[in-house]
Amino acid sequence: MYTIQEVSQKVHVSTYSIRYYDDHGLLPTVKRDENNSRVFDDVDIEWVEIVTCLRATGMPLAKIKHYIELCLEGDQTVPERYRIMVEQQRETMAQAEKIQAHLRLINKKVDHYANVLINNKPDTLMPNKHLEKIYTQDY
Amino acid sequence: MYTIQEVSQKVHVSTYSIRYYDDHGLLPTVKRDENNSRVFDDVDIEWVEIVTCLRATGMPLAKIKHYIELCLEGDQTVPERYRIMVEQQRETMAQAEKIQAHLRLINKKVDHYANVLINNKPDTLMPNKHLEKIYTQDY
DNA sequence: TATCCCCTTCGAGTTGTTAGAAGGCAAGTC
DNA sequence: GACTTGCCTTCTAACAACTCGAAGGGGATA
Repeated sequence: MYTIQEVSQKVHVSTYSIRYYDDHGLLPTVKRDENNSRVFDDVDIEWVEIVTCLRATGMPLAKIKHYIELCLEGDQTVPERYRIMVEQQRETMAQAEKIQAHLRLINKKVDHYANVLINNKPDTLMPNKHLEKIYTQDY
Repeated sequence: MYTIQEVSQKVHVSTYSIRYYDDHGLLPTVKRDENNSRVFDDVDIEWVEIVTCLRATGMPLAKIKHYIELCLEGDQTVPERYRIMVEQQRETMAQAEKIQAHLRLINKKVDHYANVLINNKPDTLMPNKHLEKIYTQDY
């Protein structure tokens, strides 16, 4: 049994967000004690982790809610749940690739600035090197 | 020379966002034609790409704006620009790792549902298997 | 009893994006 | 010339997902 604060520290999600998720029906099994305070058990923490995982990989809350409702409905919704997760898997892999592409550009910038700082020899690492007339200053 | 729409298709950013960036000083070299329409060249497109890259890796617009202003100020700001980019590099690598962790959970769910669908034998792939009394249905 | 501390709800603010309305300008067509 | 089409503009509003602060309550401890 955990308080909202303990859950917050455990899963690295703010208490604000956890309350927001609960208020919007994304944590279907959270209980209350005699003072109306939220009481979480390990299953609730797993729900928070699932919501966090899906949110962090770009699923909107409305769709997460739909998925959770399917989970509560029973085995006959497994085919749709499977489709949702496969789609999320595909999109998450695409995201990972995009991040890698962004990281390559950032790496270039870091290398460029490092060069400027070390040898004080600004080399244009910008992609369109033929536009050098325009690149009068390093970015 | 490109219209806002052409830029939008080229860099896969909505015209709404491009206007928003321009209105907030994140595209410092966009020009206007005689009808007050925005005119973009290749340098402007690179600015859009930089903004997109930094946004997609989690940098808030205010910080991106600060970075762009540093770029416009000249060589003496290279040390700070370097620091900013190194920090962004570190955070982006952390993001990539988080995505991979999320992807592992999603993969588990996909495998689980696939198993249920193929052999109709629901195996609990949930982490806390000892809580099986609580897991009366597969998630 | 007073002071903490954590909890609650409610309403408002923030960020970044998306959308729609209302209108200007230019090119083409009847 | 009038009309339509199409792209552009600005402005305002809506939206998602938080984030925060105010106002208040319950319980433990000094």
